[in-house]
Amino acid sequence: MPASTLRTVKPPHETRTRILDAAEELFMQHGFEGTSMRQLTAKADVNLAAVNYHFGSKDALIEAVFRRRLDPMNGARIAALDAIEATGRPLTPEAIIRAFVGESLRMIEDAKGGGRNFIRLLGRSYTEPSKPIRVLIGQLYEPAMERYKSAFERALPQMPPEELVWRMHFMFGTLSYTLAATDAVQLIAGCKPEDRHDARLLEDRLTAFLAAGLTAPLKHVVRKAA
Amino acid sequence: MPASTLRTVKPPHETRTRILDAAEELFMQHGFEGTSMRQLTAKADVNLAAVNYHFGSKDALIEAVFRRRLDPMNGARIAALDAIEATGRPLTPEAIIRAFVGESLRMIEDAKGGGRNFIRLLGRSYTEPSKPIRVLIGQLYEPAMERYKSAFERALPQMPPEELVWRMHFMFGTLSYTLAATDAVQLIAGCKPEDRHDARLLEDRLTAFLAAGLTAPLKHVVRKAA
DNA sequence: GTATCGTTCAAACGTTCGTTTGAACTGGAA
DNA sequence: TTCCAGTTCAAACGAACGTTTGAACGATAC
Repeated sequence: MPASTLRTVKPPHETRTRILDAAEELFMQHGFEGTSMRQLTAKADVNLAAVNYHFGSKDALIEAVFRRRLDPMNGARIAALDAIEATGRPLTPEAIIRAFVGESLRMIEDAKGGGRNFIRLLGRSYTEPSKPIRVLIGQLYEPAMERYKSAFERALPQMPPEELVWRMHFMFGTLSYTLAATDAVQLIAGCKPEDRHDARLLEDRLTAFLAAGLTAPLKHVVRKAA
Repeated sequence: MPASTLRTVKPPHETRTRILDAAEELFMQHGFEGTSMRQLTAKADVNLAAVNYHFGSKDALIEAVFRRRLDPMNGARIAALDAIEATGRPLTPEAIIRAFVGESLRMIEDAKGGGRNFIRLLGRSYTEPSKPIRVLIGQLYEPAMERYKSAFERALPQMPPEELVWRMHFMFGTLSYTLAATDAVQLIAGCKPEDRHDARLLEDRLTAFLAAGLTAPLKHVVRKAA
């Protein structure tokens, strides 16, 4: 028997982690349906059957990919808001926005871990055609969403609730699209941003843009009838 | 022979149009890879081989779906800008934004034609994983993009070009996400908008939000170093 | 040693995919 | 009528898909 066929021993959860990491990257590059189990297991360097053994099915793997990162990230979002409130300073709209946006960009900065892959994947998934995936993301976001909505309501007491919902929706879109479209900026100009040290600058740009949009004057409300 | 097997006679391009309409709707609902030729041809009520006969391949069909609507729409965008300039009035940022956004929402309003389906599909496609599709969309958008970029440059002479590119990028994201996520608003609150008579109101809301973001003060520029 | 449990493996399962084929059919020109 | 270009049709193609199977393996407990 050749020595090369020796089975390698792996620490516990090694295989699970390798699969999740590979899935994160491939899903980001080719989408869920565009990524086959054979590509995925080849990249993770595990057996084809490993995904079904450890996760049950491809759909369950997709869910696991989201849960691994989304729960901690939204937990950190809520904690960031709590931390600001704990100082006693008043919550300005800009501070709220920065807390929300910053948590995404923090993940992009750690290029070592797959956080960057996940953030891009996440940006794409907001407009995912598959209904179960959208429902899952909605569930995972709900706690943080409620928390931020009420924070904005307190910071902008004069804003009609319906208008606030729309503006949060716009904010969400801007963030999601910006995260997803690393190369789509070229659509406008040939300027592809260096993503490393630009994360901080991007946070400033995004926050300034979103804070201005969120607090824009309410001139159009008078038209509302229905 | 039963009368029901009679072959129906169709006007020229009937089949092509039926396929394009069905593709628009199914691609919007299930994505490109999630839509099979069998579903598609069944919905269009044409033979399975019809797509390959009329378009050559599934990929060519996808391209045709975009070309049919995108070229006229971006043409209308440029024309809208020309029309404003023809009046001699100065081009304000808000007017430019309204010209761009309005053309998308105009298409949503005609619920009869498949324009609404296409707009949602388009919103999703900006973050499409498939590289050829992103390249195609980039090509189709390029003329309008150049035109609007230079219009903004004239309307905002004090804005650094790099900053303008980013803010246009943010605008694009907001619009794209808003169009794509008809039901994703529920992610924030249980408010699902009535889409018909809200199109005008949505245009006002979007324009106000985007105009404020685009013209936000430039406080963060001082940080820039690289 | 041996029984046990969790894991990995190569091979195969049945299904569905996009595409191709060659014949059948239609409407109009020769 | 005969012919022909354009189109539609049922059937099949090979490839790739997600998943399942049952044996082999390594480590631990008895």
